[in-house]
Amino acid sequence: MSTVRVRFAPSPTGDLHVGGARTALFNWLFARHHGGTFVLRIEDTDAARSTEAATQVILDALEYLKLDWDEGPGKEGDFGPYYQSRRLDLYKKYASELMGRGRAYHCYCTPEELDQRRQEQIKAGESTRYDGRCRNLTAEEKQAFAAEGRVPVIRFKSLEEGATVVEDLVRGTVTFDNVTQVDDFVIFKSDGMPTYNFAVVVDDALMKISHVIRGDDHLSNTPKQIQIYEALGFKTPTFAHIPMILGPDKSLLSKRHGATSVTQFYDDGYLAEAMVNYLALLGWGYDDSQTIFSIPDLIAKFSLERVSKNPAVFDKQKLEWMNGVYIRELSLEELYEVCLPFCQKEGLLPAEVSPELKAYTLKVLEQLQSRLKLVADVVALASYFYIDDYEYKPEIVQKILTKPQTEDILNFVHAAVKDAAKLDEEHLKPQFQLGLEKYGIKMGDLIQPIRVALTGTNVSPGIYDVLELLGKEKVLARIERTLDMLKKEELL
RNA sequence: GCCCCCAUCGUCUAGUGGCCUAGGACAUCGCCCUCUCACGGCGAAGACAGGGGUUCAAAUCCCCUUGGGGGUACCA
Repeated sequence: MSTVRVRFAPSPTGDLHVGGARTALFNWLFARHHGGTFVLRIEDTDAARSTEAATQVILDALEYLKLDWDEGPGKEGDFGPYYQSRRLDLYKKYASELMGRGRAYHCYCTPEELDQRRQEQIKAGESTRYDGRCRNLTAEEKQAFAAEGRVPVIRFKSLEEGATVVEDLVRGTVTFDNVTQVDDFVIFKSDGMPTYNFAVVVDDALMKISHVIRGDDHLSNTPKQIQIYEALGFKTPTFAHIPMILGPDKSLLSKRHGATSVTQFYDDGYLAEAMVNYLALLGWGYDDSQTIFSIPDLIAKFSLERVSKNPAVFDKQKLEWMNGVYIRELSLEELYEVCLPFCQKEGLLPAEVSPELKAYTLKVLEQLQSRLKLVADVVALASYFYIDDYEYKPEIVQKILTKPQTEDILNFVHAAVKDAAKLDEEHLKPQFQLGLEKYGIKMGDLIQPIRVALTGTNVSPGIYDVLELLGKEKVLARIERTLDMLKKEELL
C-alpha cells in the first residue's frame, strides 16, 4: 500500500515547455513506479498571464505524451479543486491563521520604496531582503497608510535566527541561513491573490503531496516554503530538485534555441514514445549500456536516486535519431496511422482512403520506414508516389540528366520497361545489363537518370522498388514527361 | 552585490577509493553493404576544468580557484 502522491503544477502562461514536460514525466514515472497518485494542478494565480487556452494546450500536450493524471482537471478527486484560482478561500483561511498566530502581517510599503531599499542593500554588499519595517505597525500607523490610499500586502514573519535545512533526494542536505536568506516575503498580493510560495505550500499540504519533484530553479525558494509548512503545522513533503535543461549555448533552454514546446514537437511528427524516452534520459540514466527504454521499462527502472545533479543540454539530433528508432519499430499499420494525418494535411491522401490506396500506401511506407526521422518527413519523401506532376530539382537535373547519352539511356529504359512482363529486379536487371554493355556505362549511370526521371530527385528507395510501385503505365509516362521537359529546357 | 547548486569525450551519461591504459549512446570521420539516400555491420578520433591536500592507492573524499547554472519580485 503506497502513500506516494506527487503532482505536476504548471502555470498556464504559454505552451508546455520540454523542461516542464520532463518534470511532469519524472513525477509521473515516480508515481507509476510506486503505484502512487499523480496529481495535475493548474497554478493560475497570476491572473494577468494565465489563460484558459494555455491550460488546454498543456492538457493536450500531456495527453500526447500519454502522461495521464489521477486527479486534476477533468478528474476530480478528494482534494480539489485543482485550479488555484478556485482555491482562494483556502489561501485566505490559512493566511489569516498565520496572522492569528502572529506569523504574518500587513505591509504598506510600495514597490518603489522596496526597490529603492533593495538597490541600497546591493550597493552596501548585503543580501537583498525586506527590512521588516512594517512588522510592528500600530493601528494608527496602519490607518494613516490606508488613508494615503496604500493597499497592503501580507508578509510572512520569517524566523530571525538559525538555519533552514532542505533534505533533498537528489541534492542531499542543503542549508540556508535564516537571517540572510529567508526574509519576510509576500504571501498575499495587494490584488488579493496569494503568491506562489504561499499557495504552493497550502496546496501541497492539503493535497497530501508526499514528494515534491520539480525543477532546480525552485531550490532557493524551498526554505521559505519549509518555514510556511512549519508555521502552519503541516508535515513537510520530501523534496527532489531535478536539474535544468539547457540550450546548446548552456543557457536555460528557451524559444530562442528553436522548438521547445511540446506542441511543436508533436506537429513535427515526433512519436510520444521517443519524446518520453529522450526526456527521461535528460537527467536520468540507468546503466552504461541502455538508451532505448519502453515506457513500462522506464516505470520499472525509474528512481530519483539515479537522477543526475548536473544540468543537461537538449540535443535535438539525438532526439531525432531516437525518433527514427521508434519509427522503425512500428508495424506498417501503425506507421500508416501516424503518417495519415500528415499526408492528408498536405493533400497526398484524401480524407477517405480507399482500400486500394491504403494498400499502395502501405507498400510505399514499407520502403520509406528506414528513411524517416520525423513522421512529418513522409510528406517530402513520398510525394512523387502520389503526385504525377512532381517537380524536378534543377540542380539535380543539371547534374544527372545533361550527360550526352541521357536521351538514349532513357529511351532504352522506356523500351525495356515497355516489354517487361513485370517491373521487378528479376525481370529488369538483365535487360538493364544489356544497356550497360551497349553504352559502356555502369549500373549507377543507368539508374540515376531513371531515378531523377521518375522522382524528380536523386534520392529514393531502391530503383526496382520504385519501378514496381509506380507500375508500367506511370513509369512510361514519367520517362516521356522527362524527355519532353529536357527538350523544352533545351538540355538535350 | 548576496545566497544556493553543479563540474567525466562536442552532447547525454556509466563510474560511489584499487576491476579505469575511464565504458556506452548521439554527433563526427573512415571502411563494408550498395543503383542514390537511409538502415545495418566494422573501425577511428574524442573527456576525468586547474591547483593543493587525505590515502599504500583518487575520476571517485576534503579545500581553494576557475567556469557554468539558478535564486534574490506584490512571476510561477
